[in-house]
Amino acid sequence: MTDTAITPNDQQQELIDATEGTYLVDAGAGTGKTFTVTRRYANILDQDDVEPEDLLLLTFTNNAAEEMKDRIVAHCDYSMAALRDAPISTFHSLAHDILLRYGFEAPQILGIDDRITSSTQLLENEVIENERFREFVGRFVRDHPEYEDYFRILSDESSLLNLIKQLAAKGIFPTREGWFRHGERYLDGDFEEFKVYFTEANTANEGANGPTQSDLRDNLGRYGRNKCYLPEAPGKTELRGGRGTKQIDAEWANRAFEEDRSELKQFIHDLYFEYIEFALGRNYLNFSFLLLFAFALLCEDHALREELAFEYTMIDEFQDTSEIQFKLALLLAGTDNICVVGDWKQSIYSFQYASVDNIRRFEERLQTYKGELNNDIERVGYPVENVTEIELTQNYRSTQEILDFSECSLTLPATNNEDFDADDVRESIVSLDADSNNEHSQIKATTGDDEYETLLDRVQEIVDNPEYAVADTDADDGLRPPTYEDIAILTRTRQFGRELQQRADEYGFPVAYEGGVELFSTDQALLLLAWLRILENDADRGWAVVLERAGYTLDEADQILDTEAYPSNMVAFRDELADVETVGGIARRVFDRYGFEDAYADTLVTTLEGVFSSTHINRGEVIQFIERSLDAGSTHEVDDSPGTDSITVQTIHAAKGLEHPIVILANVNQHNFPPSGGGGDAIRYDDTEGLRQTKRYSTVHDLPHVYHSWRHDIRSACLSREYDEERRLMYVAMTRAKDHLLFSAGSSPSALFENLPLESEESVPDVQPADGGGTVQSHLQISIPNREGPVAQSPHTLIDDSVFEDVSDGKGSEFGRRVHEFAERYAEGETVELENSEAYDDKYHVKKFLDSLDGEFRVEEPAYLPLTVDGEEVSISGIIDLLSVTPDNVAIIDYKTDRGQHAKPEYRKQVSVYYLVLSQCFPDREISASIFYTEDGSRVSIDPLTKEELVALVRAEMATSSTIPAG
DNA sequence: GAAACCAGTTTTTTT
DNA sequence: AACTGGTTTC
Repeated sequence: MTDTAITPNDQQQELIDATEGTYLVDAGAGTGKTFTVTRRYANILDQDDVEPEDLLLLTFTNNAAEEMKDRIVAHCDYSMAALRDAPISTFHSLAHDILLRYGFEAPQILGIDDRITSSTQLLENEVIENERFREFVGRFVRDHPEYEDYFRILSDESSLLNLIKQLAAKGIFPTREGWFRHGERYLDGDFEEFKVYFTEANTANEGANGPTQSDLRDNLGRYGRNKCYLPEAPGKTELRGGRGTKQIDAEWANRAFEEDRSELKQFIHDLYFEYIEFALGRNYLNFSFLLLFAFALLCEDHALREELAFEYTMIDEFQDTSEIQFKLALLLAGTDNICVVGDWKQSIYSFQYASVDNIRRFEERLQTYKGELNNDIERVGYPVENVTEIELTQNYRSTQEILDFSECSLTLPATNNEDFDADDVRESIVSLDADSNNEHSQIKATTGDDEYETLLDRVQEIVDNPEYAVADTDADDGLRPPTYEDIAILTRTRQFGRELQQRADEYGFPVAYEGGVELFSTDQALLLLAWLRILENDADRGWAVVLERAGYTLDEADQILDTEAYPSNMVAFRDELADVETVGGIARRVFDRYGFEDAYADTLVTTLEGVFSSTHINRGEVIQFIERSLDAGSTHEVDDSPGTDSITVQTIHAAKGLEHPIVILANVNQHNFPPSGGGGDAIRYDDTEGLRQTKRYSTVHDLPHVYHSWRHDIRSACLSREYDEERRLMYVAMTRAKDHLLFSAGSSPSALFENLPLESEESVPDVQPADGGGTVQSHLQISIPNREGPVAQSPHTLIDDSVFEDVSDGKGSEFGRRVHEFAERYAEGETVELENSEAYDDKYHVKKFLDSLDGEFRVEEPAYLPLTVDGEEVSISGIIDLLSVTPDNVAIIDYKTDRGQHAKPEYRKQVSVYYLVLSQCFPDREISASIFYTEDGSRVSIDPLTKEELVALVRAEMATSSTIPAG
């Protein structure tokens, strides 16, 4: 959005002008929040006595901070250079800056003598931190045998690290002697609050014939099932009463809540405190500790707090802030000129410790936190009683139809038996008004047994369809038919999106998966891992992968592993790798060898170089890191935008802040949205319950055993799971849509889907392969990386398409695809139906031909050929239809469904590429290449071009193309 | 109809 | 660990 020419609306102007005082801004989706915030900033800055350093602007991401700066510079008298050091940053970078400038002694506040230094590292990688934490725990257990039993009840010690981070995010820290300020109070929980939940759950329900049992008694029907409690535990009947009882005795609220937790608290205290010491000893901090120390420092260093005190404080995306960030902001603010901007309806980061009550109960928390911070001396000197609320309700993104419909997501029951009060929520929703008067929105819901196909079918229906016209100011009537690019498919889970992408690829639909990618499960990473294992003498696991990749069959690979007679070119490569000193170097060489010149390979190299920056490399550590990352499914942003007209697939989380003309919210299925399962580990913290353990190790009855906590089982029966955030996720997804909004589910839709105020249609998909998928006939792509910056991929066909225009008449790509698909399935040994099938003659020829071959079949093998053309690294890739592999020979076969053979010179280029690739993979076998014409069943041998001849062709191609970036 | 029981499912990601 | 949906028992 460019904002130079835009005039603020009245609400925006009110906020821009309201520079003095405390403001809570409810800025709904698409209401021009960033625009207004930056204008307000510029407006404050334009006052005579205000300098950039008086004005604090906090954001959630570095990107947001950068964007803010850019837009501010465009609107005030300051240059980018002048604002370079202005406090426009994330909470974390601000905390980092403060610690580096003033905080070397901050650990002293907790009673730790170690210092933060300018060389203290910020440990960003979670996998590495988990590794360090594991190491720490090993040491901790040795030093504290008295806590041994706690580790017996945990399935995974890294859950303790998450607990530590959760406590830190609330401002609960240990000191050498105890807990920082009133942290310990939080650990005890809140019995009064618990009692409310207990009573609520224990109220008898209304039945048709009088009262029925309370939800609590119902939930406790499973009490003790498959559980083993300590002998002190009450029996099921004692707890629930006999048959016909409607409620359980109120006394159980006390008995379930009250237990001696002093040892548990001591354990967590020692673990937490010593981990902070360990981290400082190893000279690192994590993101949580950054905020922890900055907060502690500002609490206790009164002079510093007064020195920093900002005249104006603004916080963007306030719904994403954690409790400690709120408290930190109160200490940073020097006056009550505080402005928080956000939208509680879009708070979807609770798993990252965001607390939605920061914004929903802003005034209440403001006063509570001020009271806490001022309980011994005055730290917050300004009044917090006068908060003005401003609402931005003018929406510049969606139609009114979509805006109105979106609100229903916040009031949908998320499971079939959830009872939540939708009226409460409904009251607090600030409705949005569409800026446009368009009323063209389609809002529909579809189910289908194969949801992937249903979705593709939908996409096919939408593209170019005037019924799904999207707004376009350049079009005559303001609308134009949609293209792939206009469509975004949003999903709750990453897995669904990835599988959808695969299915879409099979049908030739252009799809771009955006957002984090599981980098370490890519082919690139697995091959790198294999070579590292080979270097580390973990030979079998490494060689197996490498040999398979090179095309050896399982039997051949086994043979090679047994005899250790590895192919000589591979051994030579291994020896070459052994001398490389850095991970980055090894990775680059491996990727070069396989012709990986893509964004994944680049990101892998950068990630590994970032993590293992030290010059001398410990390959074992790298292997372990890759294995753990693979295990943890850790994701990385990969800049792999194909830049072509393609459908966007992303998670709802990744879509936050973005907009799309047409949004399809997919995978609204049971177990997926909302996701079921996954309540934390055996030691956990919760605001109501405080610090608890759900299990206990004991040796009563002389039998060592992990017992379940009967108290926990009663408590969890009172506290039902919250689904508010799932509803908000749905809201976020829906408000991304500008023109049309569709929902999709599979065979078992979730309650969120079923409760939508829409009639859903059942779809019987009939998906046709899309054109331009490039899976038929000519498959070659040349990609040319740009030397500057990330790899720019420009697909070009090496084959002159005009040759085919007058050849494939009447038959077309659909015909070719059918025959190719038949050939693939038959070669893979599937049973295929030939009688009465379309393209009978061609299929018959293929079948007969395949029957005549005696090698082992490999179908649809990808081939990559790296070339150097005039110093430029270029790779040509394609898919080989069929390889027939015998111990001595490899035959390349490419099916062609053309009528006539006059395109043969063009095909020669294609199979030559395959020939050269396979010559490298199978140096010891004879390679032959041929084209199989399915029309008449003839096999034509091809005399391949040499590498030099291919290079010349590519050079010519590059010269005639204007879109290839200049080297 | 209410209650009890059984079997099959199963996450999000930035600093 | 929690939720769905189907079946059995009283």
